[in-house]
Amino acid sequence: MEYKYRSGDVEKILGISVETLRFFENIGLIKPERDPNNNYRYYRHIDLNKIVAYKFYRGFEFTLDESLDILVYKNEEVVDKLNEKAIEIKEKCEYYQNLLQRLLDLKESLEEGHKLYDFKIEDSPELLLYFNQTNDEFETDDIYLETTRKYLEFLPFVYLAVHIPEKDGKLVDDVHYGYAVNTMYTKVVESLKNTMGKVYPSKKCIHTFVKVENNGPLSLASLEPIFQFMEEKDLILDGDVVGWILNEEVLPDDIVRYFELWIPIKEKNSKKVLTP
Amino acid sequence: MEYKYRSGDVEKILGISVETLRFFENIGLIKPERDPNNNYRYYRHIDLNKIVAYKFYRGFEFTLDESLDILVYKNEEVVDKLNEKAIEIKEKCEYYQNLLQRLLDLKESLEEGHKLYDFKIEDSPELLLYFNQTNDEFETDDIYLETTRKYLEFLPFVYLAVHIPEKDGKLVDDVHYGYAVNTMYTKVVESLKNTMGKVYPSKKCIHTFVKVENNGPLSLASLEPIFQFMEEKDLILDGDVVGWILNEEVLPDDIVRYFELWIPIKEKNSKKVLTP
DNA sequence: AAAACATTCACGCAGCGTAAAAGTGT
DNA sequence: AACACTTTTACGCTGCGTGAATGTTT
Repeated sequence: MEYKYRSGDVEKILGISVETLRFFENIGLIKPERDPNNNYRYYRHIDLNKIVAYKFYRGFEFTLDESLDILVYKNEEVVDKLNEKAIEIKEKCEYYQNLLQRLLDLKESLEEGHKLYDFKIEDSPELLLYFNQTNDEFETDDIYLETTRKYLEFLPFVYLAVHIPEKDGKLVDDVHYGYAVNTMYTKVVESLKNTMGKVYPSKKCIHTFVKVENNGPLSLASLEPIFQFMEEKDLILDGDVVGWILNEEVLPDDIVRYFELWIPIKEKNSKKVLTP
Repeated sequence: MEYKYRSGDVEKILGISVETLRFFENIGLIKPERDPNNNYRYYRHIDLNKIVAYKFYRGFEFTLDESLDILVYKNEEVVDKLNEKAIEIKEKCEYYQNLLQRLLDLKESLEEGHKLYDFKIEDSPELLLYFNQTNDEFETDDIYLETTRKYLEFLPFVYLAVHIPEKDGKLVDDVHYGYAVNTMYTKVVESLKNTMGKVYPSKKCIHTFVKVENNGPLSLASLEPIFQFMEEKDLILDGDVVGWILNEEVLPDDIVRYFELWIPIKEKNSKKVLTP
């Protein structure tokens, strides 16, 4: 005689709750007999092993339905399914590695951000940039709408970027907002290549952090200390300023914004821009 | 005058559906003004950017609530949250790498399984083994129940294992079932170390695949070709047979099971077991 | 008057978990 | 009679998406 288990037994043996057992019955994974007297369920050895087999495939992140299917597949079909899943998991691995890098990158910026107006001369990262806001107003042409959506798909790999154009060696008081991606995230950049965005090559820059208080916008006034530094060091502006918002602190009576900025520069006396 | 956007505008600009906008309002992310005449919502520039910021943090797989919190956190608090999340993501990376390995491992076995009764002499993997079923009946002592549950936590890293004990150079007709983990999955093994399971060291084995038809159990009869091979090659049994079920094919009129088996052997004439 | 908006409410998804109410066994 | 066990139904979770019914603007 084969030993029969009741729901409570199975719960104890496999750690599967009786409600989940009912659920598994509904989806057709198991079909326990019923005791005609009291309608109690009787599970058999093979039912328990079927549950374990189901959970085995679920463990590879197959869906419920896929897992049920696989339980009755032939060997070759199972191999096909595993091949598909291997590709998925590989992609997930890569994705999370990139995400980790992105996260650590952001973290570093936020930590560096403590040192406000601490000016470092560094090469800026190579960026893909796209702007869809000028003076707090969104562009609404179809081409912008479409592009914006494409960029937003790739959050958090895109930054909320700012852009201040340069003209005749001075910054224009017109701040653009939009999105930026470091081109190191090649997969993201690949997908965004054929959009309106443009690649901003790495440049010799002042790298700094700026804090804007009183819920104000980023303005040229906030950059005054940077201009002073440039004056002292005989540096002049050599292109558009780019950067991104790092964080907004919402305080009881104020909103404070932190920006990370890259200000391209060259030496005052250099007649030509030297390629580094 | 600040430009105001209606729900449809926001939907177009950000690709966020109006229903989702309502949802974001419910959870307190945004609080658009209402037009007193018709109750229409008016969203502002900052609302749109808040949504983007929210999605930015969601992109790191922070929960809804966490993301909302982070939006008003101070820099240092955000850094703390990012540190926590970095650990999580690192673990996920490792997990998926292991999962991929496990999956490819299983796939290889299934593919090899085509070659039934193709005998290879190989060193078996080092395994952590635990058995909770003898003759189709589960052990029900508390210690077994607890251990079983611990092992099942680690599906699909554990196999559904079989075990046939050896006695006086012959196999006992008593098949045990339970679970096995390759010790290469160190994290899993670490967690299972202090259980009833035992480490089975790598041994010189016949590595083969066995097909059992007619919905039958794995029995010594199914192993007959293996015994013949051993006879021919002057090999004798050198320990318990271990293995696992690879797949069950459910056919219209039959159930076919595939097993992967490791049969430890030594040469007939060797008086002593030589350490390899 | 038709089309294109806007509003609200209600229900859906996966994969179970949790709680409640009522019957059965010992 | 107490208590453990079983049964069922129904609703919860995340993070929105989908659809219907109704009202407003152009």
